[in-house]
Amino acid sequence: MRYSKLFLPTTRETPAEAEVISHQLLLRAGCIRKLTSGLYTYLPLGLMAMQKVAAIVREEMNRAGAQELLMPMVQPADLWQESGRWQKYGAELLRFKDRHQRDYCLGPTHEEVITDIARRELHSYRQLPVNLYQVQTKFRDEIRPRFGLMRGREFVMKDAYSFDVDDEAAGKSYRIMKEAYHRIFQRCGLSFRAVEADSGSIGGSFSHEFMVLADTGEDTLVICSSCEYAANVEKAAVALSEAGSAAEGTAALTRVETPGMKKVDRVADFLDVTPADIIKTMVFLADGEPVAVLVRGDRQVQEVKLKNLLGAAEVEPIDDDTVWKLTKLPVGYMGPVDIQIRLVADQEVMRMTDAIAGANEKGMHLRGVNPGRDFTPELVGDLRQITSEDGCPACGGRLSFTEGIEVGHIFKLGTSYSEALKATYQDKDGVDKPFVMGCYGIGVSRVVAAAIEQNHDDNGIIFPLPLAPFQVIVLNLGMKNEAISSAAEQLYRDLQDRGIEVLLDDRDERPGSKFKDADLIGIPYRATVGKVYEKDGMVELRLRATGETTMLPFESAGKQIATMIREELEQLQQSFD
RNA sequence: CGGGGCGUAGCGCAGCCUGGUUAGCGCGCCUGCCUUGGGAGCAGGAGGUCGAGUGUUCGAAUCACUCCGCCCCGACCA
Repeated sequence: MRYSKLFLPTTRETPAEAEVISHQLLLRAGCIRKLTSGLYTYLPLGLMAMQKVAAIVREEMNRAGAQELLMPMVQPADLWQESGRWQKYGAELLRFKDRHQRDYCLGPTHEEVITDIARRELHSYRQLPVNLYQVQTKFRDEIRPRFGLMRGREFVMKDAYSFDVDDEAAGKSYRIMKEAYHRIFQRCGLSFRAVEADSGSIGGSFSHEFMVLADTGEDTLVICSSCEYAANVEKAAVALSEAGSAAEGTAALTRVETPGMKKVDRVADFLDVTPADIIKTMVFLADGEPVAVLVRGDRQVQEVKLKNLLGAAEVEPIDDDTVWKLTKLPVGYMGPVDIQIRLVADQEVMRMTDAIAGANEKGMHLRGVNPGRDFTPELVGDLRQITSEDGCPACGGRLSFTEGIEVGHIFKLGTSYSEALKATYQDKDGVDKPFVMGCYGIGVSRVVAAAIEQNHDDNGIIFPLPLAPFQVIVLNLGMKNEAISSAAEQLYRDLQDRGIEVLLDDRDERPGSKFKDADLIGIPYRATVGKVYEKDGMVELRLRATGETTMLPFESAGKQIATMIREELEQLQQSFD
């Protein structure tokens, strides 16, 4: 490709709308342009990078035995009513009517449609297992789209669905996908980690997330330093230590004035205790109903765990005014004793003795509060966020925390969709059984953003070679110089003939601009033909990632560059073969 | 949806508080000259319903109200 013919509008300045680096660089490097909030046009360069990801995904999915199909983006409401998600999915599902006033939605995911295909076309255990996937644009009416491609409303996703005869077979399908995902992200040249995850609204029993490690990640991961354990903090179970569990509270319940002490720290200071001696009471809205949640004063409520314990579809924190309106409880002085709303507690709270808690009266706290004696929660469970002081749930080892960007998620779905949609097959004995399903997603467009979050510097993007729109950029620094220009052209053709994806910068620009743009768009290899060629017959090869520079004799430059690229790509592939 | 901020040329911004000629600056763009190894220089030029509407005023980018759009923090997620 010739740069002079390529639609590649780069900018020197960063548009004010972009906050995170991948968004800034995607805009500056002419990869995307915004249409409106959460909706982007992929310009040629951005599309090329995304197609690189998609190609790797397709190769590995096919290798794993999955088959590609393509489902409609518009889906009829009745399918969603059958699965029950028309009610459950919430405002993220964009609904609309056609001219006949029939209800439809824009597909945020395709469990319903694929299950419909399965129930129509798969009838016998002999046909199983089956794994079908697509690469398609999804639409989710996100509450707040942000960060460019990281969280758009429209995004490109690869979604796969497996159908098996039983749990064991489904487990096998799951493991095959997990393996395929490892290969995919490995081949993309990304630093990533698979972690145990909450299965979220899609439902199902078990799941792993694939996280690209980057400082700007939206998720926090805990990783054990001594075993294989890795999990999303939403999921990471807190192991309750046995220490102190035998002690029994003896103090009598007494009231104490704590005027103006709304924060745990201040109450602790005032009463000369530590936050760990205080029971913190917070109110959440679970499917619209207020619920009081207890954790130790120095702990944080993990909302996903709370949601799962309550079996709620939605849990949200509420502001002080709303708490008062709904419950007549004074924020800052709430406590579990004689509370009039639903009460749940973190397991750790039940071990506390002679604790401090709010008195449900402004300016008052209680001393000597003892679980069991003074209050009994409706539910007790692991509700708090894990901390670095907690041991690994698997082996007790030390935990470290890392930020990550979720680019893939695999779920064991079980039979929830197949049962709801009556999708069954006949087993050997002629008995109708629901398919045991799995579903497997990769945010293809998000992978591009994540790759940039992980790989960039002050000068721009540093594409990993497998995702780069072009593998090499050849700079012609002597547009008006016959010898230099023809040498650049010759190198360009030579690389093309060797099957290398090469961009020739043949624009009538000064060298400085060419260097800057080459850096900005992140092409891994840069070959410069200029003065040095004229003088010594040498081409300068520079690696975008390291800045490492070597001089190659013009005659063998094409061959050497092609070889380097081949070797780098092969290395990434071989690391798991 | 709750909280915060912003809308002035393609992009980045000033002007607004304290209303008053022709609305500026940098980058980019066009023409010419010149220059050619890290976003050069000189000269000339094009480009604006100041987000929209209503109001206040002799007079509104500037003040008030309403609406729209966008961005940031929270809940959601590939």
